[in-house]
Amino acid sequence: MSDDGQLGSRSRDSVQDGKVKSAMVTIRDVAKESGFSSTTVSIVLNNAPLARYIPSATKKRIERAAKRLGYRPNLFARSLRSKRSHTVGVMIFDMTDPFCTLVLRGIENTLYQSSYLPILTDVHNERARFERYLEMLLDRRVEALIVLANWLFVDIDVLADLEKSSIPTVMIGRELQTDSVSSVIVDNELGAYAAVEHLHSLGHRRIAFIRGPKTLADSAPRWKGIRNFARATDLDLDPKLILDLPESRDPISSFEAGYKLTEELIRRRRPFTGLVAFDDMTAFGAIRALAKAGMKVPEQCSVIGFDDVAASSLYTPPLTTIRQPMEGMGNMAVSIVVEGINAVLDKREVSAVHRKMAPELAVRESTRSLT
Amino acid sequence: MSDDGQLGSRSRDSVQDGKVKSAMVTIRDVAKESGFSSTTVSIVLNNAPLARYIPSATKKRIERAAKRLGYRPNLFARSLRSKRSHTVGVMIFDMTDPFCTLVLRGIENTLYQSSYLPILTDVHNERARFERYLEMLLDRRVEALIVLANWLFVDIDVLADLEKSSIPTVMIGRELQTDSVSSVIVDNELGAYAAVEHLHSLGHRRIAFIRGPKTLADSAPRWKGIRNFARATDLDLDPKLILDLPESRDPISSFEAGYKLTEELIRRRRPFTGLVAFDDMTAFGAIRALAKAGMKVPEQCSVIGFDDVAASSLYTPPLTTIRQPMEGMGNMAVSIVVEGINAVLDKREVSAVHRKMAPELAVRESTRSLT
DNA sequence: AGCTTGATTTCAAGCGCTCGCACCCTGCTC
DNA sequence: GAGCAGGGTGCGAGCGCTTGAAATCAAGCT
Repeated sequence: MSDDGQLGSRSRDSVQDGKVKSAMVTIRDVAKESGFSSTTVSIVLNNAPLARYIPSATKKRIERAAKRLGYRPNLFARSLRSKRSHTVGVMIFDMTDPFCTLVLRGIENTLYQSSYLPILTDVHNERARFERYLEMLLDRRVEALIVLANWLFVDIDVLADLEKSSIPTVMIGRELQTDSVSSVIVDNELGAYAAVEHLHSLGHRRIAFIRGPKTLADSAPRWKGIRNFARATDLDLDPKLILDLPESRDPISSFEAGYKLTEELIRRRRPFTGLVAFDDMTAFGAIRALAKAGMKVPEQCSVIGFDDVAASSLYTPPLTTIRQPMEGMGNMAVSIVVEGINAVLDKREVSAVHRKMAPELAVRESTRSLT
Repeated sequence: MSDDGQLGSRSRDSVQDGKVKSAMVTIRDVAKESGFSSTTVSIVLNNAPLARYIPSATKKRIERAAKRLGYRPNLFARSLRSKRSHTVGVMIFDMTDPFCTLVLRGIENTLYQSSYLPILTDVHNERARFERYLEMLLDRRVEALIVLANWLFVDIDVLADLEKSSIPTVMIGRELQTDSVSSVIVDNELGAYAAVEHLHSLGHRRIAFIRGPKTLADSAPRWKGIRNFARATDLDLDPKLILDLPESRDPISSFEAGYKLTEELIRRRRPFTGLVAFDDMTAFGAIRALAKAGMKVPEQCSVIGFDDVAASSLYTPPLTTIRQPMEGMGNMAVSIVVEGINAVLDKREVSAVHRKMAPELAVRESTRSLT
């Protein structure tokens, strides 16, 4: 690239006592410049415990020398010696899931506050890829692992792999009871409860349900929430109005599936005025199917989703849904692992933390009261 | 965490000739075990140039020894010595822009092939954050930089900052003519041309336009493409039907703005049967405004967007739009920087590459021929 | 026999940093 | 005046790896 030139505000090379010194300024240069040993420089610049004993005059001189020379510590050397990478591994099972974006934003933001940097990997829901990436991350000595298992069909061994990594690990989107891996999830049961409750409060009684794929972790608790509500209010759950999404590795697929299942629902000629979809994608598919069949949403049928992905508020009609606090979940995950890292550093024991975060009903225009 | 236990398939510690050896297996252990020097081990395990001279019998023995001990090279040490990080910095100006997801997927995927790992940063469209992150990435000696400047109002100094980083750098989404920073963009002019052309070919003649914010890089070329088409076909561009998005730091804001501007358009009582939106978000906003005003899309008005974000195909109606090959752009960006890295490694000179990728018309259901 | 050649392997010097272990003061106690 | 406490600083040993230079050895050549 530009091999020289007169730019150099970052002073790449500098001529000094006759010979060209390379761009790299080491701690020893700072030592020489400031008149102290590199030990002292290290202590001061890292604000290590021993820095308490160092008079501020000394500190000042060292800091000024460092700045004057434009000293930047070599992180490779630092890491080699200190065995720390200041890096966190983030493994996502499928980045294209719109659910991920905000979680990622949350992770990034909180990590930024703590001066860690994320290494991002996307497992594409493939076991081999998961393993390769996990190995790569461990080789790089990431200090913690955040796993976004949003849409995960992978066998339980994943968990086993993670457990033996022996660094603080948190899994987002999958409930765990392990004592070695933390978890952050939304309270699916509560959320689903709130969803039916909302429709019910609008007067809907004949409600259709599209449940999640059986093998997906979120499916069961959401259904449980619905059953809870039904039991509590004597709402009738008509088996003819309950359908399940098929398994698929692709999170977007639930759109297509939602569409197909809703067509099926309509075909059954069992009237319904409300529909609780497993997630927003499914809801979008359902809305399209309803529109195609000439049933206007929300006039003739109310639809509620789950997640509140970015597209939901932009949809026509804007989708009523159960919001997962995605950004908050990202923040939470980081807090947990950072706490874990600190615990490891001062050799404290911490056991895994399991957080279940409260969802929130976002009422928009895809639901309306039965008139 | 789990401080011991009988797991240990990864053999964390092993007792040998009486004393506990720590989990860390070094190259010297492999040397001892295989009966060769660590130099030879290094050469073999890295398949360095000199490995040509090493008989395969030796290689075998070393490799087996390494496997037997479960040797994993310490990347800190490797990096310190070799000055390589096998890491690429990715800077995104705003992750929440739905445009980013697929580009990121493309980047990740191609990086994976080349065994680089991405460090992800999200600049939040803030100058200070950009600078801090850039510094952090350079401190970590990332070997290249990929900047996703999708929605970028930041001053030109960003470019200057990047130029002096002196590592291979590519900017996605911003046309450049520099010789030090590469770029990958979609051919906006062509895309916009194709958009009007599509409406025109469907018989639309009174077409409204919502242009991008003046300060956004994409705005001008897209408009140029439209003017080109208008000139070529004598299409009349009615100034009353042309509106500009306001500036905003938030990419999602164009939804809201699209909505407002379309209302304004309707208020003007200047009839139009087609609308070319600056991007998909704007189109979504426009569709909602039209729907609210009782104008059905596409029956009474065709709408076309630009980008083809994930939500477009899920929309009601599915949005006709100009697809940016986002994943391909990500791949391309990685190819460019990887080539750049290789060039630096063998001290070749490479100058910046500027790629303009072809967009693609995605016809869906928000446009229809004028009957 | 002496020398070149090329294949195979090793030596040893760090890369730049941190940290355990002294060391050296100064002031004070006994 | 020897001993001691503790603040302030420096020495030097690596962390585990790669690499240029050099050693070793067998074979080939004159």
